Amino acid sequence: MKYADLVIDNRSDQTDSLYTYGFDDHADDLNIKKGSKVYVDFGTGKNKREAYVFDIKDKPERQFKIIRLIDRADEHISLTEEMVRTCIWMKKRYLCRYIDAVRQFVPAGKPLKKGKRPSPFADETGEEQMIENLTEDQSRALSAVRSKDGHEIILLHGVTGSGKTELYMRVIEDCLKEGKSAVMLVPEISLTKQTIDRFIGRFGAERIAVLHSRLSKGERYDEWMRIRNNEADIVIGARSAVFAPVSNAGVFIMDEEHEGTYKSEKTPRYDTVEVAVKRAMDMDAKVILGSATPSAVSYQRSESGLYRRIEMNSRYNEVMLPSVSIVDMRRELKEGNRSAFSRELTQQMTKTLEEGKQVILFLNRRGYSSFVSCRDCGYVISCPECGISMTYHKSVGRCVCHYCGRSVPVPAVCPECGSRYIKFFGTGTEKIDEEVASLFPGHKAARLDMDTMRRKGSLEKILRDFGSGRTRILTGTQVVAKGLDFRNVGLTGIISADVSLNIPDYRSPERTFQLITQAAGRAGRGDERGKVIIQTFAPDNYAVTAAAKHDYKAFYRQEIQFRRMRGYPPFSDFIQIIIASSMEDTALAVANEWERVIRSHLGNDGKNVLPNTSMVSMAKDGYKRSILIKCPKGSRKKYFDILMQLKNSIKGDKRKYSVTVDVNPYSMWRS
DNA sequence: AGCACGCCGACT
DNA sequence: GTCGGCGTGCTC
Repeated sequence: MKYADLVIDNRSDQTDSLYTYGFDDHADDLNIKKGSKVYVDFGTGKNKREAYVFDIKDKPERQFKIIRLIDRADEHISLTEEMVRTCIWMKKRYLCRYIDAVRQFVPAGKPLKKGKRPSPFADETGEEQMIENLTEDQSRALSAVRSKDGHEIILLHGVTGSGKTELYMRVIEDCLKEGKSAVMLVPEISLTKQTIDRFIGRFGAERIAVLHSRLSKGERYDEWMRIRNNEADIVIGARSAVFAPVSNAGVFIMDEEHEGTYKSEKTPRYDTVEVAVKRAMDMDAKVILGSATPSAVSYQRSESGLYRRIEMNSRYNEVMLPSVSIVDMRRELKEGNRSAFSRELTQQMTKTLEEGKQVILFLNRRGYSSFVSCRDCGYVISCPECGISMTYHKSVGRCVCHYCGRSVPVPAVCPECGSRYIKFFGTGTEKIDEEVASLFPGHKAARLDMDTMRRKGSLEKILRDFGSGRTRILTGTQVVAKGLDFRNVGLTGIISADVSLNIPDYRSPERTFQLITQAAGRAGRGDERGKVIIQTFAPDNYAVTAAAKHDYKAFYRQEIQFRRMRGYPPFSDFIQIIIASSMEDTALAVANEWERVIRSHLGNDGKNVLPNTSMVSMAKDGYKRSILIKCPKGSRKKYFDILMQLKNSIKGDKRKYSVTVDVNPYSMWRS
């Protein structure tokens, strides 16, 4: 008889520990190893429960009243030992349950019934790729990557158009030659169809697996199996693909490593970079983080020597970077121009259109007006559930909450004071698009944002019309800044750099720099040099000025100084604790207790606990409170031990509430 | 999370 | 009498 410590597939804090079961290690119909998926009786339940073997031992840890036996093992699904180790690490790092971590690794569904499709992309052949000659930069970067064997983390800082994808493919080729697999992560699968086609053209569809959240459960299962059985050795996917069941990967590549989509917003709230690094270390694989605008955290690590930095500074076809001018909107206002379009932007748009070229306008805010407010008492229409101000959408004639999607009609009179003086403030893409139509009636305009993308196939149509030149002016949010590659764009106008700059988050300058750089990269991709206009009320802000000069290092120097001074990441981790309960007083009481206990445990570091002043009421999960803790670099263990202990104490608490921990949350709004 | 136990009110 | 509501407590 041998003994196995199991994680039971029971989504409860109460049962989040290892349970010891026995099994006959001589039975030849029962193949149980570390990582095996098994079925067992648990508690009083009469159905067999799914469980995963996390450890195997000759003797049980301690004496139990009874030790039950493992019923059977699942012959299809199992974890590798590396996955088990990564799950244990995730529980500690993200304070999640074992089972939350395990579920990232195993497919939920059943196989697709029949017609074993090799891949969801099997019907596509892709373009047979010519093997390109590498530029000098690319070959230098490639030999740099090759110069060291085994695990290391490389930050690939390559300007837009320097040919990072070709480099990725070469590195993957190297891996395949060594009989290893490769994982290639992209921020958003929907915008990377071209990339996938390129990979299929180069490597063939049979050996590529694509993983992302929009696959059906069956498709996901089949792709998972192809990887687990080593039929596919290249995995392309969004963040969840970092958990791909590869057993011998040579490289984990993360394209656009700075993108926020790499941070999970639901339990377990993992950071894809961290998981990739953890897994790669275990497999002795490389991690390549690619970006034209690396996060300050990553760049700092490349300065400190934790990452090795490789740079690619020249653009592929030697096209000059666009010329950028900053327009001071304070001055526009002073001189009587109250519109969202500065005189320079209007002039340049006219000129560009006359030359037969196209214009992209970027504004990081959808809707028509950003908020609706009463002029008499100042009341702002906000979401009854989320407490966040609502955005007016003219097309539907309602105020929409951008947090939860609820909408309400625009009230005729102020619900607070009864005044009829309700006004719209701020500008979104919907309004810009409308104003473009009246300013440039002779030119066809279109809008691209989450609202216009919602209709299926509309993204393709909008892009096709712009690509063919049917539309001359394209107004949009982030999506237009991302990967669009159109040759005839002469001008990019950034309507307001202030939108991202004024979000109350320490990463606002970083995001602004990234957005401007990306948006600017849309201009002048053909033969001629493009032009970019940045409109802002903060023309001297370092994120704006550095982006205008295409100077990443200038931005980084200022940014890291600011982070160091304030003790923000990478000099600390932010830990957000969300306490939710259906009872308002329970949420409050628990939050206060946690705050007090954490403070007292931290002693002199108690100042790093920010008070839980906020209450966000949510419809689904009741009342939420959050505690924010700044954990200085080097103190991680101390802080996490305290939190771990507190989380364990929940098990004995009779009150009904839940506690979620988010390490370095993507958004830190606390209204 | 499940599932059983157990103690109360409402109905054949 | 007994069916069923959901509070309570436990799971190797």
